[in-house]
Amino acid sequence: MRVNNPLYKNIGIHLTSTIFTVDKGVMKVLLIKRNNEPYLGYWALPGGCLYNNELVLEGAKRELKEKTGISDIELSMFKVFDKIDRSPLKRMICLAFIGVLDKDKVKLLNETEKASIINWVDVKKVPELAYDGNEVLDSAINELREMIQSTEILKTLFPKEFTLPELQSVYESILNITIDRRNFRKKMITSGIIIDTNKTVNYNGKKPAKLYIFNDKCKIKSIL
Amino acid sequence: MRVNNPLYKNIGIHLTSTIFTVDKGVMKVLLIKRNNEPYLGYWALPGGCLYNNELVLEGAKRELKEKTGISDIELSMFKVFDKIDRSPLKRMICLAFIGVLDKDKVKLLNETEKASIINWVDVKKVPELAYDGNEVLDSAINELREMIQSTEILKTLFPKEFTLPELQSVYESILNITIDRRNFRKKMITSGIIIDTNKTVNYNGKKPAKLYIFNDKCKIKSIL
DNA sequence: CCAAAAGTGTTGAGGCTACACCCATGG
DNA sequence: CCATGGGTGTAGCCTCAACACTTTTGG
Repeated sequence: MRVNNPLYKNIGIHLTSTIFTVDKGVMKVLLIKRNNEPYLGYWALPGGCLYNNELVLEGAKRELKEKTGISDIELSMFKVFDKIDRSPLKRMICLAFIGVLDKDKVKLLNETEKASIINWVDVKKVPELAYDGNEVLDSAINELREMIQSTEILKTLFPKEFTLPELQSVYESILNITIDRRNFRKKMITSGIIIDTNKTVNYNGKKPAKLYIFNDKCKIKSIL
Repeated sequence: MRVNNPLYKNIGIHLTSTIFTVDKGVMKVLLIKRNNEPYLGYWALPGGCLYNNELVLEGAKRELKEKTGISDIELSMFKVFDKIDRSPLKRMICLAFIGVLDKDKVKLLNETEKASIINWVDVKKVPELAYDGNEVLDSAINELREMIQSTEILKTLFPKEFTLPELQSVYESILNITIDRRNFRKKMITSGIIIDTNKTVNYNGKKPAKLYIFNDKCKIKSIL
């Protein structure tokens, strides 16, 4: 960040995004490798500074797009990080956002001014991050676990058709639990949030699985 | 706020507190009447600007104390308000905090530089507030309803002994519902979050009520 | 025909709601 | 002695968790 950029004048607000996806049942987070000081060479959560003339949500989306190429994503703010010395340059207050997406539906940038490499990293294998990134990530994972109760983020991960085993594996990987197949199916169907499409798909060469879609008319508070 | 105060340099962060109490079963919020422009004469939520050298939580507590005299209160941030023009003076981003207290245990200031009158106001009778105060308050009431699920704020409202009818009336006024007396009692006792002190008290000249205290070893997620 | 994943129903336990009567007190 | 609010128990319902076998497919 160039401190003298007039758009940054009088602001020390940083916007950080933790973007999750589920890749073959494994929860992953989007990281970029820094090629600038400070923290040159460290992995970092994507983010940047708010402009005077934009809303924080707009700023978070703009930075995410500039740094990673991702657009059309729903972000929600979940926490503020305000340690006095969290950034070595000046007092910065960090607003942390969370988002989820289907990794097969986005195209990531190859090179940007700030980041040389962009990658999905297994949340259980995340290295030491730039700034207070690990602390932000830990909070985001907790937030994700709470968000999944509302089923809204599931609609994002599965914008179209999906099978119940797929859906179950997302629950299991986010919540780090195992769920009985029969009870899971029962809860999903009786709650009314999914609709049988009467189609099937064969992902793995075994018995085909039924395809479902989410029922948009139905917002459930707590499934599990 | 004096814009040239060096402590405010490069910051446009405003801290607003919504402080709730329950007064005879009625949920009330703490408001102050402004005696400065802008919004001279309007009721407002207490708050002020963050200093460069303090954490946001510290700043919120400092402002609350300066404006109302309240100290020793637990505040938690619940939302950010960032409309570009929400303050007429400059771009201000508002971090909104929520807190609860026992109104009989605090002494409010009579006069301050900023506020001529401080008062507890029935949340159902709140007038038009300064800035985007009404929007902040509405969000805070929703937040309060979610917070009460954790029972932690109840420990704040009842730091010492309390009767079950008192506790029930707080639930009923915050959630705006009525609860069966027997079932409420059963849930509270079997959940283990309250402890019978074997003392009684007579608040209303009728049958004396048993006194309970909260069990600090017990944190419950959802009671009702 | 066999391995691997998907689909299906029942039962028992515990928690929730609904509901009516007795008790202690002050006036 | 009566009006008022506080305290107590039970029965039915529903939800949830536990659990095993059959079906479909590709190789």
